Amino acid sequence: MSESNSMKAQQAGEGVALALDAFLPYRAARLATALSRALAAQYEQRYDISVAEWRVLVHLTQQTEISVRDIFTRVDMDRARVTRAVQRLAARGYVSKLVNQDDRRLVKLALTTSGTALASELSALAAGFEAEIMAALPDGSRDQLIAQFDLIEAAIDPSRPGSE
Amino acid sequence: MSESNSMKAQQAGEGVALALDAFLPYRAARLATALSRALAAQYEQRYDISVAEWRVLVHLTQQTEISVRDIFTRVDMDRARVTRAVQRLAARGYVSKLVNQDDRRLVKLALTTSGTALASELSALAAGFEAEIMAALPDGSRDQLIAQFDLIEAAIDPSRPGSE
DNA sequence: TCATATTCATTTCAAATGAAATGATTGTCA
DNA sequence: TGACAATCATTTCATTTGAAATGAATATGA
Repeated sequence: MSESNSMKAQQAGEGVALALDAFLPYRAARLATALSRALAAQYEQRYDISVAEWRVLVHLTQQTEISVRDIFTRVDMDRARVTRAVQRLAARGYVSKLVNQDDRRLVKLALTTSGTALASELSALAAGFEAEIMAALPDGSRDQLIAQFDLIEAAIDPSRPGSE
Repeated sequence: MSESNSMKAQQAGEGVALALDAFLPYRAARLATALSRALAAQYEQRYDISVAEWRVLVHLTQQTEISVRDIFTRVDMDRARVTRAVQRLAARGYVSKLVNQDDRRLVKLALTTSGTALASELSALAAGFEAEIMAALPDGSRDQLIAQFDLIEAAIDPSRPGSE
């Protein structure tokens, strides 16, 4: 910390220096991992559930009798990751996996009774976590943030506009 | 799509159903990967640079003569990932790696001439990308978003308040 | 001064990841 | 009808990841 680094720093500068701390893609990544880590810390050991499994569970809370594809297209995970999460959840009796008789390529997923119970606990935990975090921000911040996220995502990939 | 799934859906409901599309940790994760993917698509093949390498490069644009630790504490990557990114950058002549003589445990990183040039190109590319995305939002949205991210991060981890 | 603890960068190793291959099923169209 | 393409879930395999181990250097404190 006692070196003559002023020259080098200057040389690197050149007027381009991107301010990483104010660069949205970087900050979004940092925010996402911070949120994910903090939330996962609340359920990972307590319920032995991974982030991927958590997402599948919560998604099945909203729509059941659904295929692997239905999940990974909406939930931002690739096919393999969803398949694996479902396997672990099924092995532990939280999710049932049947063949869709209308189209036997598809799988028909649903929460079991214990899966429903677990998902309820996790949802409550998650809602509480979010509420606690957002208490530090002005009212309405969350909806405002989500609305801005929608706009940004639409600007990135115009082929995936709203939610449907 | 012709099954009697109304009952099951009802059973799963139970009033808890967390709205994933309005759940901040999930949306932050989705936004982050969308931004990261879209940006990476602009430089990954063209410059053969990974996300981790990109972060190290940009960070060195801001401060040079710096250690591995300086980077991973500020840039939200673990030690191993930074070490590997630096190795690849050094192997390709973008970054120089010397032993800090004041404390020989530390490494002293700096951009080389070609590294500075590359970082400049990448910074310009990144700034352009961000500007293009944010054009879809009202003026001042980016700074507002960053300010909110700061608040959320502070609420998550009070021991890591502002930038320093 | 010497023993012990701490800090750093790197490496090791097991687990997670995801692109592509696979096998099974359904759709298409001549 | 039958050949070929498309779609689905899963598996394979090479790469990436990160927690813990390692080895080197410095700090601490008796």
